[in-house]
Amino acid sequence: MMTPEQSLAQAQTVIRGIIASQHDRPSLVAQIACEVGAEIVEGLIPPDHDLNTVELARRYDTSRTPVREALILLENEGLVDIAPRHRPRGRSFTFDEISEIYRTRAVLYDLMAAEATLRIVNEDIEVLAAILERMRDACERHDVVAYSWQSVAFHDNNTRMSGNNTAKRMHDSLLLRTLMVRRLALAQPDRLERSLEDHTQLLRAYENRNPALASAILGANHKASLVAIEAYFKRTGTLDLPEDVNGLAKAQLARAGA
Amino acid sequence: MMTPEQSLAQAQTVIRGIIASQHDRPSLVAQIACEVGAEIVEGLIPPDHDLNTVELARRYDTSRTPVREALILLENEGLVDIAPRHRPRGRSFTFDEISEIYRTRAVLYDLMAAEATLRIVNEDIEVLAAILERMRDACERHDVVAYSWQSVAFHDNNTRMSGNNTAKRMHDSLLLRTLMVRRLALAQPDRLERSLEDHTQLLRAYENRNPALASAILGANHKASLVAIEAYFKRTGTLDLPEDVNGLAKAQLARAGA
DNA sequence: CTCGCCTTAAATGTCGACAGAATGGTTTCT
DNA sequence: AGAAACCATTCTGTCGACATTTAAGGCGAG
Repeated sequence: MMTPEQSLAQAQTVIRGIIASQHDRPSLVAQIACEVGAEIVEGLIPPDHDLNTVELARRYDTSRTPVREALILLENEGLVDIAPRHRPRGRSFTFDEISEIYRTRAVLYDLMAAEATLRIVNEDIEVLAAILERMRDACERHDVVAYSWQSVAFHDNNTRMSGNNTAKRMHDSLLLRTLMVRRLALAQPDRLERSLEDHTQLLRAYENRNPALASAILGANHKASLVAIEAYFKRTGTLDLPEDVNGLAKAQLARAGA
Repeated sequence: MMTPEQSLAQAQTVIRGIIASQHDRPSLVAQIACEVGAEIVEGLIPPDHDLNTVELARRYDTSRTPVREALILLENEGLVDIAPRHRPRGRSFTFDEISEIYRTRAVLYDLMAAEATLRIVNEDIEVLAAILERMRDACERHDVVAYSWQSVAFHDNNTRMSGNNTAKRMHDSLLLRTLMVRRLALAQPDRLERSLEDHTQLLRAYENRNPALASAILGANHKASLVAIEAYFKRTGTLDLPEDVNGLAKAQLARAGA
């Protein structure tokens, strides 16, 4: 089973890939953005939580300037809310916003899938197949966290194959915002198996170079995810992560102390 | 005929609406971002031109910190390129990038048009009709600049009517990047008339609450624009604005001196 | 005359400081 | 007791400064 620490590290890697994709900045601000962003995505920093620059600067042992810029980067990814003259806050999403994001992400993905179908080569399919195997493995172990990260890797490769960097950049930004609720959906009964099935069929659609089929599968998958999230929201009245986050919070404190 | 100064002011307004949309920051950094962004969009600052923070700070009579943050905002809109340890530069686009942007923008617009069709009320249609009248007026006067700004207003209202702020935000960002080449397309023979016709039909599709028709019209319009841009690119070998920018450069100098 | 090195000038990333605004707690008034 | 006003504290936005790095220009070699 994937540990919270592994998941956090994975989140950092993914965020680094998105934020510092253009130029490989090993810069201070990129590092801060990755770490803080990962903690937001992992729920270590709960929605609406204060992210004041003084505290963060202390924590990273820097001045407030790089912290400020890192938070601006995260604001542009939709993870942080910066109101003028107020403290930056971890952003919280209403269900309607999540719904918007899913619909928007769906059309972007659809475009990229169509474009990918035209360019995809057998090696690309092998890469996807390898990731799919790991997804299947995680599914059998019922490891939702591991599955979700493999799923992210699958989508990352898939969208890269489209060659449309503009669309990929926007899609990745939207993906980041939904990482938090993604597991909520996958943790619902049968969702893991269904998702795996969808991805398997998607790969087959690519093998057959069938964009219409790929599009239909993706559309169905997005819709099913959203339905699962809506059900969760209607049932619990919130989209925040449940309290098993506590274990993670301890890890955070351990890190802060070190 | 719309003067360069009017066009510049319009560009500032539009950029302000996009950047400072969330929270109305009357802040220094928003102001700098709007002004600099407008000059980039208007071609006063040519592609690949240096945008060093010292000079900008002098020009706006501030320190480098707000300038830096303004440039980060513009980088996120795709108007500026910031390589670490190098001077920020006005971003230049290859034709392939422009093509990506158009395709991506098309699917986003398509989504919003579909969602708008479901929510649109008669008052919305009246608003669009009023803008369309102004477009017709500009078309008859062959005022490409005025037409293009009215067209932006049309799209702005149209996308707002979708109610999908997430998609709108991304679409607007892409729109910003294409403002520069937009006029290139509209200045081609018959493009103004064709565009007007497309918009007229689009409005009719909304009146009839016909999302399929709206989608088809939009797709055709985007494609035609891209074809016009491609033709221009193939003919001239560049996407930079032609030399009638000189008049604008003078205006810039006048402003800088004042 | 051109190419490449080296020096000089200028710009970047980061810092600590400060005025003014927001936050949170306490006191006062009803 | 509850609400409102007040005050102290904390944080934000902005500034000028400094070390390090990049860009520019001059100088010499080929």
